[in-house]
Amino acid sequence: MADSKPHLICLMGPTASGKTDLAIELARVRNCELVSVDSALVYRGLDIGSAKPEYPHHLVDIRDPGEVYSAAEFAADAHQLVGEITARGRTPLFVGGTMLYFKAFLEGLADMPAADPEIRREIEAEAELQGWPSLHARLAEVDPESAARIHPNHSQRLGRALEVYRASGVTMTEWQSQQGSLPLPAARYRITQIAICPGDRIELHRRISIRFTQMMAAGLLDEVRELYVRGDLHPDLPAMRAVGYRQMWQHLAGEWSLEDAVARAEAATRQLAKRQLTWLRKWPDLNWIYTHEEGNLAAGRESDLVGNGKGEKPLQLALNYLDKAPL
RNA sequence: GGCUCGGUGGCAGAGUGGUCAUGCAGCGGACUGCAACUCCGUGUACGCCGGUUCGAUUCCGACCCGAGCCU
Repeated sequence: MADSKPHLICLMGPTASGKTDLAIELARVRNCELVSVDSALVYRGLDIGSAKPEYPHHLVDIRDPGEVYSAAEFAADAHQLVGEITARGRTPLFVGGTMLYFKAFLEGLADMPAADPEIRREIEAEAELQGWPSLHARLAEVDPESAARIHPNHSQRLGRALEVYRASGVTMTEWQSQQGSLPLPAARYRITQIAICPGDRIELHRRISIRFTQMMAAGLLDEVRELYVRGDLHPDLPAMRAVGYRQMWQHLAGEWSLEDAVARAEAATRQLAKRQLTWLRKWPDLNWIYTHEEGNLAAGRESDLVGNGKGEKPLQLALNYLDKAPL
């Protein structure tokens, strides 16, 4: 009975791990449609720095950089897409590194009020005057459980908890105790989750560095300059906070030399990868592909990747995981 | 050769006779509508040798190294 469910594949991994190439290979042999799980790929005009793939993916280029996308929108979009893709007789393959999006989709989200720019502005203005710890104290009065979970300095999560309460009169804790309205994918699909990552941190860092150098050579600075000169964008937008874009923006704004901006961008990428790995380490039901490179290191070609110490190609390892009995 | 200034953790950079700089990076972690975000945690560092002292990264002396100046 479990076997009669349509297959749904999730492919995760830190940035620069070779996810996209593996996903494309899998799509070709397994009749998949790719769904991007990436908070930067959604934005038009973020191409070089987001390593936007040539191969078609859903949920790519669906927003202007001046707009905001969110985990909740992703969960809803993803939900709709799986239905459409399986109806076409194809297999949805979710690939990306935005772990909150994966979580929102796979585990569901409570039906809390959406972000409210008005309330958000209010809260930020108050924080400006009184400091976040003072808002934390106020949250503790209405929603002590959330307050206990959230550090007084954690502006974003604190702001969100207050926003939810002000918008609905119901605490975040109460909302979270209720099941969301979208059915969980696990109820309808046979899910295989695969993670791909270099087995060695040094190698991951080297891949990151090589890739960023390639992005610069491909004209990342010009790409960011085009966004910079538009005039309607600003550095607090999610799109402009993306790794690489933020640092190049700051260079264009005269804050850093190009050399410093590049160094900081690479560091930010390493930090991103580290945070992604923190999610992955505790992620349930993951099938791991640990890669290492053979041959031409400088080229950083995915085709040279082999995995799990047995000299097998990531594609073969992934296919093994897809074909084995469900967990 | 002489004089001056300086040698602090991977880097930058304060400081002090006796629990602590700090920032960045790195590492670990958290994270239910901005998540490529945001936040938390994490280092017996004081060039070397000897002296003074109850105690020296801090004071004294020699030496080594670097920068500058002088003959």
